[in-house]
Amino acid sequence: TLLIAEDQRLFRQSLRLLLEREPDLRVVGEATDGHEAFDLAMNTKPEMILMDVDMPRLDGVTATRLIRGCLPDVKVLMLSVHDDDARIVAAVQAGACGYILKDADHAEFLRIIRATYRGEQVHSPFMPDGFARNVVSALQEAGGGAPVGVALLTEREREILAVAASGRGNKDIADQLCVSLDTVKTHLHHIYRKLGVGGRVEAVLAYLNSK
Amino acid sequence: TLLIAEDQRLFRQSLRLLLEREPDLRVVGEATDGHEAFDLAMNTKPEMILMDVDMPRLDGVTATRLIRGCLPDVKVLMLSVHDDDARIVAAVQAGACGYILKDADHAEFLRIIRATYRGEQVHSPFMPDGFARNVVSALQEAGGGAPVGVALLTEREREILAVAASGRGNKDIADQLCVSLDTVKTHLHHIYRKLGVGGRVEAVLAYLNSK
DNA sequence: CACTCCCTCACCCAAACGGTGTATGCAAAA
DNA sequence: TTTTGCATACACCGTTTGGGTGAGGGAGTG
Repeated sequence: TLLIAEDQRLFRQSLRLLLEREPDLRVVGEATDGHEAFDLAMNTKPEMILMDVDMPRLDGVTATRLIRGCLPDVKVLMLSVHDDDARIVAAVQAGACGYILKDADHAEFLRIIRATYRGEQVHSPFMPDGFARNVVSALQEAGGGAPVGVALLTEREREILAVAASGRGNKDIADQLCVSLDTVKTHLHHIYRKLGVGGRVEAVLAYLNSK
Repeated sequence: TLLIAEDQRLFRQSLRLLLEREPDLRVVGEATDGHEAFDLAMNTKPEMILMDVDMPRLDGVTATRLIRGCLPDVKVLMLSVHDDDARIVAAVQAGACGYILKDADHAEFLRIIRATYRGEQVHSPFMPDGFARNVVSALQEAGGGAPVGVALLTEREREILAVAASGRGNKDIADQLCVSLDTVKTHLHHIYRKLGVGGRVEAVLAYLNSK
């Protein structure tokens, strides 16, 4: 039994259609925001919830946290168009079992739902690069600590970020680590994505915050 | 009686010539680095020391701190080409009585030396804008705390920096504080100068450090 | 072997940033 | 009153970052 929490009506309804074509799946409710999702979850006690991260009134991550607090056995699969790892991290910390990008293939989508139901830990293969491959495992081994994000970075990326956090510019970083300027930019590019931040200062802030 | 501590030979010697033309001034020694300055100060016990901030082995600020620790009555005037306030702050905290930029006029230079000797608290008028006008006073009223620099900023500048320190870009800052983008840039420019930092990240670091 | 991850580098383009100069209005201090 | 400091704003210019894309090589793994 499934509960769908998604604010975009068209997407929500087509999702329901897709799921109801499958004999082994049954949609027991639709919510349009986090509060509704919480209420419906309490009433219908579904086995699994498909939860959008971006919803009005109450976002999916927070709703997941609330729901999991009351119904520890419910499996939550996050849905999002975003591919930044910070959201994934937050979702997993909030108790989500998996994460699916909205542009996933139908078949893949159903596969993940069933795999998650069986208790397998899966993720959407539509992640950029190799992001989020180890996110879930990395996260739960890191415990539920607040320091989100930086743990996802590779050695090299942390190195880059550390130098950046000392105030140096890209050119300085490149010189100090003996790589090209472009390489530094690429690493920083990855760092921003992984941390889900908008720029250098935010990344530095996240880094300092996690130390 | 004066002691000169300055690593550039030419400048040091011409300085001595300039000083010795004045009947009321007497140069009792020349040091080329901080260590030498300390040793010479101990031996000659001058009434005043002209101390360059940039010197090999031991910088002028540190040397000043050491010397003032042993000879509390000696007056130290810092010499520097730099016009960033952070250095001035550090110098004053280390016990300097004043600060003169190296491109000061001869007459002004002598005037400051004599005024400092009389115990007046003066500063080089060759400061950029109005910087460092209140530095000395602001500093000693702020005590000898480590949090250097941010205390020099105006209300508005601290406001700007605070927003910048949250990771926002200049455009965001402008919107939030309801001023133009250029104004934000101007403020940031002043902030960098006052803090003696090279850029945004460093400024944010200094800000966070002072909180 | 095929696949993934990581590091590396490159090129392009747009946006943001940093530095400098200039100017106005205002309030406080000399 | 003249000067000084502050906040504001605008312009010009060059440099730096950011974002996107592609691509190659080495290490590890199923």
